Amino acid sequence: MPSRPSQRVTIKDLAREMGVSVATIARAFHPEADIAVATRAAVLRLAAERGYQPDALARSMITGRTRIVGVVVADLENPFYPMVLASLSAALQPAGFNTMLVVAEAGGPVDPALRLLLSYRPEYAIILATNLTTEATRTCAAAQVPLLYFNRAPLDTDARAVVCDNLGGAGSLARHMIAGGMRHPAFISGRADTSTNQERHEGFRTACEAAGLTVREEAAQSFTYAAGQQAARRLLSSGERPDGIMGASDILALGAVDVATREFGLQIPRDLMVAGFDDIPMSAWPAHDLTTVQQPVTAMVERTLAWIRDEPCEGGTLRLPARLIIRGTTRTEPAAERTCNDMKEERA
Amino acid sequence: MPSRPSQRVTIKDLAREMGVSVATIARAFHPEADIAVATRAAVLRLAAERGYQPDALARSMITGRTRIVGVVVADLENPFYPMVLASLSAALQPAGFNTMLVVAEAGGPVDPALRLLLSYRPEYAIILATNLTTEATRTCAAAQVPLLYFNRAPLDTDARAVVCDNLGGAGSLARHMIAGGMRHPAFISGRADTSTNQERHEGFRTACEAAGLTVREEAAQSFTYAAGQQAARRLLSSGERPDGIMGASDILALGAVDVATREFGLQIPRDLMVAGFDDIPMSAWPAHDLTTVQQPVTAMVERTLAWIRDEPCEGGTLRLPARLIIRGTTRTEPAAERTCNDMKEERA
DNA sequence: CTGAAAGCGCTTACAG
DNA sequence: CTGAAAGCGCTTACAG
Repeated sequence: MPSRPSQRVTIKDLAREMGVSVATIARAFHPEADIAVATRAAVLRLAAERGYQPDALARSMITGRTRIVGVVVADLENPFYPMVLASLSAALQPAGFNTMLVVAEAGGPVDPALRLLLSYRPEYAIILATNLTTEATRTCAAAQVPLLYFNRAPLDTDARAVVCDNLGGAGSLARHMIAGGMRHPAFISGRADTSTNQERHEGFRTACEAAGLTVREEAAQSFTYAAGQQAARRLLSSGERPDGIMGASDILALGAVDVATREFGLQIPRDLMVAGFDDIPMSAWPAHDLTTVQQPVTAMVERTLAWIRDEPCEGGTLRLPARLIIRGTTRTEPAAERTCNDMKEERA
Repeated sequence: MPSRPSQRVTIKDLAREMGVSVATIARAFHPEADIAVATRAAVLRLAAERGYQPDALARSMITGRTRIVGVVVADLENPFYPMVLASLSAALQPAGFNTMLVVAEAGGPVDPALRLLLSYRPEYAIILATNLTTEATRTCAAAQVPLLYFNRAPLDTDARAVVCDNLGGAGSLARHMIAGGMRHPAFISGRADTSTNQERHEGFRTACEAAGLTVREEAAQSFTYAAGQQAARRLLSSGERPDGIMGASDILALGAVDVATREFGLQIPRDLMVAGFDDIPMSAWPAHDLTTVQQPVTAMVERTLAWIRDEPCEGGTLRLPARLIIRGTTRTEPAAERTCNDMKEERA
């Protein structure tokens, strides 16, 4: 066994050791290259032995293909994003792409991070985030990196985006809650400058107004559990209490449920219905059992990969259907018609 | 306004346009380089105008510094990891590093992903994960990339690692539960091949045995909510029920609480105490209010950055203290001495 | 099937 | 303070 070299082994080292040109070594690593079967085998054998692996950076410089997909994520605190990140990254890898991740502060400036990211020449950029100005679109355009917004409908119509039908989803949720007897709807907003918030709010409000109901809005300011709690506190301690609350996202709704039951002693869904949007894993936990609108994450990730594969497709926003998931925090029929023994027994 | 070039602008383009050498352009971007103040200003102005930015790949090839930190994460489903990832990435960025993320399947092979990652020549690799063989250590050593295990004590003692005091943390948790009256302890294991699981189990068991108690172990097989539920089902439907359960992680404990209260009608902490480890955000939610052992994530991330800064420090495992967080799922004193009105009122 | 050579976009001694 | 030149580790026409 030879002594381990102190420097990383390069293509030259291998060429020298085998007495062939560097071109031959390079060819062994390209399936489509013209090279003798035996030569390739010998090269690969020695490469494995020496721990040689072509340098992706050097390769990228020539081919112009870095196989890097840059992902900007702004809010890892909201469990929806880790979920998407895991799914996205898992789909990217078999397609031969690596994920370069930049974490931006929620609501903070994304551009410095984006620029740093772009200096690595990602082949594509995906923005997995909340509020972003059109600055990002321009920055990527200048760097000639195709950009996709995920879960955000950008203001610029020529940008590409994959989102779910927030409007329709929130609308069907509203109708479900109205059928359950909601008379005084309220909506807890997260960040007001996000398209998800705006669309969900509008979908909810439009459906409520169609039924003659006025929606009260309470601004939570951020998509966090604590913000949902605070918004619910304000909502429930005011004069006329809502009897149905939609959170702009699950994490807000979960905070609201908590305050309603624990601090205001309300029975859910009897005294108050609560629902969210996203369908994060916690919403399905029996302890929460939150009615929500499910984002079709798998389909959204699939579309993202399709976009990467057939880049030439034109811009625009792709909107996938969302699905209403009815769980225990909303009623199917008005509470007045129910009897008391609907209450869950806590004892075995 | 000049027409936008169809190709990305390079150092040559700028040099040609300004009538200077490429070296001059390059110098403008290096604070320590010898260059006239006026020249630098002019270069930077034109660069901004043309959207020029030095190519990080080309730069990396020469300097040998890619400013990339490769992170392998194996279990984004467990909320502990997104939390760490956000914290780590946020700390890395101001230090001038970008995060290259590889998501490996929990329990799956990590080596192919790691190799791909290494081809980008990260300056450091961080493994944020559960079960990894010493293969990763060898792979990184061959590529000459310093590797750090985060939240995992590697088998090879010469590898570097930052972990928390799982043993001590689990021990103090056990003593707290014993003081609360636990007589029949049980431990829900996640993946048995992880150091976190092994150390927490051992810490819990040792402390229990010191008090003359035998710990029953139930294998959940994975660190997920569903696995925690299933383990609790087996644990509680057997002949002699435990009166205290520690989950190897919060996510397991949360699943166990759920089954205990909802399916077995147990009152927590009166009939059964449950606790976890990690202190993920959900554990602090009032709906869960889970007693747990907090990992010092901030301190762990700080130590990781210190390691990156002063690389020459030798290997070994750095073990940071963990903190017991007592919440509502455990008792401070035995249940027998309590009265019935300790039960929480659910009405206002 | 293989090699010599140019070149990707930069950085960095070395002169001047 | 600036430029010419070598070179980082590869890939890829172009010959042969």
